[in-house]
Amino acid sequence: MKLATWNVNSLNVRLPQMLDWLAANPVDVLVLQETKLTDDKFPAAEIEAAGYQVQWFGQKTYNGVALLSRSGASDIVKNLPGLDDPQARVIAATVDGVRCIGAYFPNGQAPDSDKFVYKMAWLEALQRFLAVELQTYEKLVLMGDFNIAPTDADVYDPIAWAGQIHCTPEERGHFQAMLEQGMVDAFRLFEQPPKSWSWWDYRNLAFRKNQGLRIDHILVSQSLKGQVKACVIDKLPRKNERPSDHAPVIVELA
DNA sequence: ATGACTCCCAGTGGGAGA
Repeated sequence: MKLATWNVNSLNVRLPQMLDWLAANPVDVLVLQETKLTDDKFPAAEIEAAGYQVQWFGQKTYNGVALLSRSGASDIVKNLPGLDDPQARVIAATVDGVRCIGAYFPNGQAPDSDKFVYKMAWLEALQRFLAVELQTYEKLVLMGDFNIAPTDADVYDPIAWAGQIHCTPEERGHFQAMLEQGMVDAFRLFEQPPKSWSWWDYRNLAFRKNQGLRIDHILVSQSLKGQVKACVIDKLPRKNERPSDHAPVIVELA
């Protein structure tokens, strides 16, 4: 079973690229972030024509998530229970006995901003949700755009980024807390190329210079850890014309 | 470097992203 996550930065713009990518990478589950589409404008027919079932939850201009699956998806949850959130950031479903949570974590903008306060509250609500989900579903995958670089090894210039958004001790503490809840960073189960990133700024030729961050992640629950066969970042779509600024991350389960 | 690029909604500019 293969699962993937991709922040497409507007599904309206990236739909053809996403369909091309799925044709070349026929994963069983794909979660999307930053669809930026209201639910009435979601391109469900095109996705279904490609052989996928799809659940979606969006809004205008910002955020928006979706979950595509080859098999049927059940027990759909949209957004975090207990958090009165006007922003569409979470979609969860059970597919082939695996609980899949797709999430677009808040950016946070700057550590001294109101958006950072929101990010912290959102992260606390996510961990409460995760704890409940783990009690119900032993096989669980949490994947998406975390907007957290977990360690300095996930940052192209750790000195410049020290204490900056995505790299603050508070954000990294929340990431560690999820590991302490029993989740495992699938990417780090394997030896990886040095300077592996999942996001590169559009500006300043960052992709060409490989100046990026690893902020898109796939965490698996402890009982799935032994089944993880591979986890890779696919940089190829970042080389497209009009690419998303993020690359997909893929995990393979036995 | 108060920047750079891209997307969106706007409406001939500005916010947000990361």
